[in-house]
Amino acid sequence: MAYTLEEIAALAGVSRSTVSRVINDHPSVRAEVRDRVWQIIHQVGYQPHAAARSLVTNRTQVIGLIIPQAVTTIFTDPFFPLLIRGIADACNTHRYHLMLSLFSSRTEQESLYRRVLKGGYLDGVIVASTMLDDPLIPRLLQDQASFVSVGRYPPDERVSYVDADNVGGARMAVEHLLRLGHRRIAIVTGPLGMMAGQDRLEGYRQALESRGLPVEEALMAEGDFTESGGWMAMQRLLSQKPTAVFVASDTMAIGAIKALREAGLRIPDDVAVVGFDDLPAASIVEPALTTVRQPIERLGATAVDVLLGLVEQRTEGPQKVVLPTELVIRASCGAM
Amino acid sequence: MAYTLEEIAALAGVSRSTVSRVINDHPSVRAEVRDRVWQIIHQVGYQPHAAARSLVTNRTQVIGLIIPQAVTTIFTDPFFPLLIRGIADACNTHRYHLMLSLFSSRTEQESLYRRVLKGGYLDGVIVASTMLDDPLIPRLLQDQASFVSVGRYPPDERVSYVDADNVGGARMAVEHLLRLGHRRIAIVTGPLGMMAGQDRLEGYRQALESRGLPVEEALMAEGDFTESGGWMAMQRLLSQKPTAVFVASDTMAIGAIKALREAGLRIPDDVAVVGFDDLPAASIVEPALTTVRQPIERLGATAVDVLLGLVEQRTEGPQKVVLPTELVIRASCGAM
DNA sequence: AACAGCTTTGGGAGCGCTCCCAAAACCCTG
DNA sequence: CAGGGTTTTGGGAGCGCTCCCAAAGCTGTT
Repeated sequence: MAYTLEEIAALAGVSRSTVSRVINDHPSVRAEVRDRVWQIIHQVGYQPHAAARSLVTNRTQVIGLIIPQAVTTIFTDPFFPLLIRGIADACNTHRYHLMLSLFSSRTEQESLYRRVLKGGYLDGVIVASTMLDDPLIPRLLQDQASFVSVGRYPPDERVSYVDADNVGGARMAVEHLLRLGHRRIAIVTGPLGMMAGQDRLEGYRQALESRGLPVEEALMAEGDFTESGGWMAMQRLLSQKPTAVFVASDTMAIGAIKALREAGLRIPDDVAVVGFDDLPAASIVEPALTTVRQPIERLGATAVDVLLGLVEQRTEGPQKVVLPTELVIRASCGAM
Repeated sequence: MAYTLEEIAALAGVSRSTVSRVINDHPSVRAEVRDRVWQIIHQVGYQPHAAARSLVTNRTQVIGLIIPQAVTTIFTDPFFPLLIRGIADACNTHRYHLMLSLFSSRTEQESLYRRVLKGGYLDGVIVASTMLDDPLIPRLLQDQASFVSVGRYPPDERVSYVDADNVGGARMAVEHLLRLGHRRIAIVTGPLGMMAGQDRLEGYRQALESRGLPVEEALMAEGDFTESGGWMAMQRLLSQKPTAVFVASDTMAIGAIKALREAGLRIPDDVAVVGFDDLPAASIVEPALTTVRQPIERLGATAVDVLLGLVEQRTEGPQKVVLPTELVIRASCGAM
């Protein structure tokens, strides 16, 4: 059985309260006493009981990462491991713990939500890439939970979020293709039910419009952020004979490249390709992928920072952070 | 502020104890009372306070997934997302929660270990793919924690584990190459500090030895389960002119294929390649990868089952589960 | 109507901690 | 060295729950 405060106190010849003060770094403890208590704590490997502490402080030092239903299907996208790593590292440095909830069905989502959120397990929540129609965010708002969305959420003003500059990144990508002389630029979008999908499409639009070029429906195909989704979307675009294609994620870009190759087209000679994400795979693939880098790990770390600011009431109100994206030029666009 | 038991009791016109009994499904409550209490619970959305409950039951309904230091570097390998998904799903069905700890440095590991394990946050722990010399497992043993290793751990009898049949799988893979007539079969191993690395090498050995073939050091190169590691290892093997190579993970196989291609070799015509894992990418890659399928998600789910058996004292002693692997024949071995 | 033997209910104690208040110990200053 | 102020310490109360024991409410029998 583990030690309790009272036992440590007895060993140190002081009271429970004094030991508590030592642990919580309360200043009014004589240095000599403090040292003696710490020594005993280390000696016996005492660690305060988290639940007992939570019960009175109403804080758990645990934050949740919720990845809803739809997304678990694309969980194999390296985006998530990187995001999780960013989040986990930040948690470690802030001495918080991370609870991971993957919702794989809507019913499950409901029961899990209740148990986790209402059970008082968490001090705050990070939600990753929800669909715009997911009931999760409205629910969190209603319950007045501390939370941050990874990915912006225009439907409601009050939502704090951290996001990459998807619009700007996409615009850079397409402007780059325009600069290279392309005029028939197709796009494989992400799921348009996700903000990142919409935003990257918006960037594409802006780039074309700023040059006074038409935005043709026929040059747009919706993907789902998976490789096979990219393949299928590209398949549909083939008949339009684009000279370049902007694919809204690297994973999809790899699928798109496959579709192009199968159609006997060379990259970048026949069709230039630009991706989005700058996943590790992007630089390894053949030809190396020109892509838009978004700082995925930093996105996660920033989400933690913002969340803890809210949780610990160091900051207030909706916090909205947009991290810059950056064009990484490699071989697939034909500029090298 | 959330409701408490006492408040629900007042609303239902019964005592705290009765509500507690209702929630915990204790039989001795009149049906009529039970229904009335449940109705109120649902109506107000009451959820018992997890910390308060833990404090008295000494159970948290939370299990930890610990992925130690070395491994975080290869966290982008789709193996982990799949494992995590299997674990998370199983947690959901068992109404447990999952706490994720990524240890990124040894110092961090120490402090985290103390806070998480000793703090009483967890009912049990799953450790994923530790290095054989990682101090984590000995430590868990010493602390008498309930835990399961994903990956077997021969150094200590007492460790419960869940693993895929790495030896058998690797042997099948190499036997397949032998059956196709290859005699100069190289191997790109995983890190030999990991059991999976050693076991897959052992399977390779067994296959060769059962045919009375020599096992040549020169045909072996150690990789690290990353793509670039596979590339480098293959690079080193090139001079040996193998006619086939067994690569101990699909991710490395992709790197190895790249190295072979860069050397002007065709796959499978000049060199046959067999991987291990059957990641989603294996079937998408060109040529599609012959590989050994291991049921990654099931590995995770089984780990949860075993762990909860131990935690809830339904089973005893070290549990050792080995799940079968299966050869998936595609194009890269030249058999199709 | 009284009682035994059951089912059902209520309330006290306590899990290990923090927080608060009051008591004890110490430190000046005159 | 008394007295006031400050620092340091101890112990009670209480967080929201479960568990236990005893009391209350039933049932059926004599």
